[in-house]
Amino acid sequence: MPAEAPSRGPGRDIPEATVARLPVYLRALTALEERGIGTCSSEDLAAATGVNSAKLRKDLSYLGSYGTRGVGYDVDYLRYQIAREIGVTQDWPVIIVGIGNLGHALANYSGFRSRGFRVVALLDAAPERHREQVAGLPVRPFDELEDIVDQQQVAIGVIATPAVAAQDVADRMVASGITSILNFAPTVLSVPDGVDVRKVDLSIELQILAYHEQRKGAPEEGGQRPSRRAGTAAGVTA
Amino acid sequence: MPAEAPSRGPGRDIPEATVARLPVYLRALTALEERGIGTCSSEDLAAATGVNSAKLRKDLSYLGSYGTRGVGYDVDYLRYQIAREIGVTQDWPVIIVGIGNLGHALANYSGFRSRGFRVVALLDAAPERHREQVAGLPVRPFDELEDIVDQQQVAIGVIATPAVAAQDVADRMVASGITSILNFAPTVLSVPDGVDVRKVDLSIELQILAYHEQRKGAPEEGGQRPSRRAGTAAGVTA
DNA sequence: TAGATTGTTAATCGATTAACAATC
DNA sequence: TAGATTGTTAATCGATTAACAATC
Repeated sequence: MPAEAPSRGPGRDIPEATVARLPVYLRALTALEERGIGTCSSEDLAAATGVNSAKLRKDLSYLGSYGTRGVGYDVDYLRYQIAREIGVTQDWPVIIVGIGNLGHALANYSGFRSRGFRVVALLDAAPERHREQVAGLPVRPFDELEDIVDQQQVAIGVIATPAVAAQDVADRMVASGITSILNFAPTVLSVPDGVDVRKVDLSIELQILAYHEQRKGAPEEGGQRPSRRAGTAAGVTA
Repeated sequence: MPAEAPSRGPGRDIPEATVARLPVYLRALTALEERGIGTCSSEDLAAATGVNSAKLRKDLSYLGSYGTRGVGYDVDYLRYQIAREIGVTQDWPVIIVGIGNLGHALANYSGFRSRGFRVVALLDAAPERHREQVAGLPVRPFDELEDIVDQQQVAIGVIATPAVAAQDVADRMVASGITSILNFAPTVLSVPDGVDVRKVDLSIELQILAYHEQRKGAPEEGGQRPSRRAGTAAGVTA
């Protein structure tokens, strides 16, 4: 029978909630390093990231024991260990499909490179966009997807198309070998097992804020309209 | 002694995980309505949103009993009830601060209006941007923040500035009366109690995908480099 | 009535957190 | 040694889900 996977240490099975926080710690450690700080305690890092320090220590314990009791963590060492765990000690090639307003913004985002990603191609189905040059890259026909993914060994794709196109783009991405998708289109994508999709949705974030905002306006009793409110009635079509 | 808050019904205390899914249901119901579908079961809606149907029914049960056993849910009625619960039966006025690439994209995003939001002002600290007109709105000096928030009764602000400016912008927003912030800048904001902040972070989403991608590359044993990988070593500074 | 589907229960699972022994 | 801080335990909390009685 196969050996048990290690329950801890630089091994497997980090909880999803922890995985989602590791990039936050990584960013904070980089900021500390840039300020010339060589060592920090779990309290320091917790304060910088807005996380409970016990939770932070538990999170780090899934990676291994990289701290020193009574002293704290070596900033650079811990930063490297987290980067290694996430898998961003080298750059991942990424493509962006859909070079409208949002695609432009994503292509020009300078933070990718220093955080483990490199935009290797921009694609768009509209021929009139193929004349453009965005962030130093040509906008290429969508049909070149398979070639690009194959040649550059791309595993991660970003969808910034309108909602109607998103499922088709995702299908083509999956068929071409992409196994991780970051979706900015407001649609639920269906993909086969083994393909990861994460979704960023503007309206949903705002609606979550609106829910809480509404509650603030009327702290007592239900059904109350929020006070901080202007504007006319409008057909909500979410 | 005060009466107990209702544990269910059109009242208080919807779990956060449920609140985050309500906008997803709302969008799916709108899509069903546009397709002319009048009634749907929890299975239908679950399939459309990628949520377990038991979870969906439990989520809806926090709002009240809006379904009919043996029949399902009236699409339009349920849609309205969810919109009311979220608080988007009318438009919320929203301002965007920082009109760079991303701010442009957000200002031009057409989905806001139909989902309960109305962009009432664009602000930027750089004087050279004050000549511009974006999405039919003038880009106004950041100093006008207080006046705009006050006059338009703005409760929700969007930060699309560079990271260094974000905390200052947040402080000014809070001082001017804003109590909900959607933050696109890659910084942890500190705000007083009673102010809600939600964060959208590109690099973090990609890093979470990278973590799982790395695991796919090496299904057995730890420490393996992912296979689908190109590019050179680069200093990761997260 | 028979079939369908909701709303709810209760079991389970995963995440959070205070507390503290281990140890630098 | 005394003080500090990690790594871990165990209690608690919240979220998920299968199952099913209620009921259309």
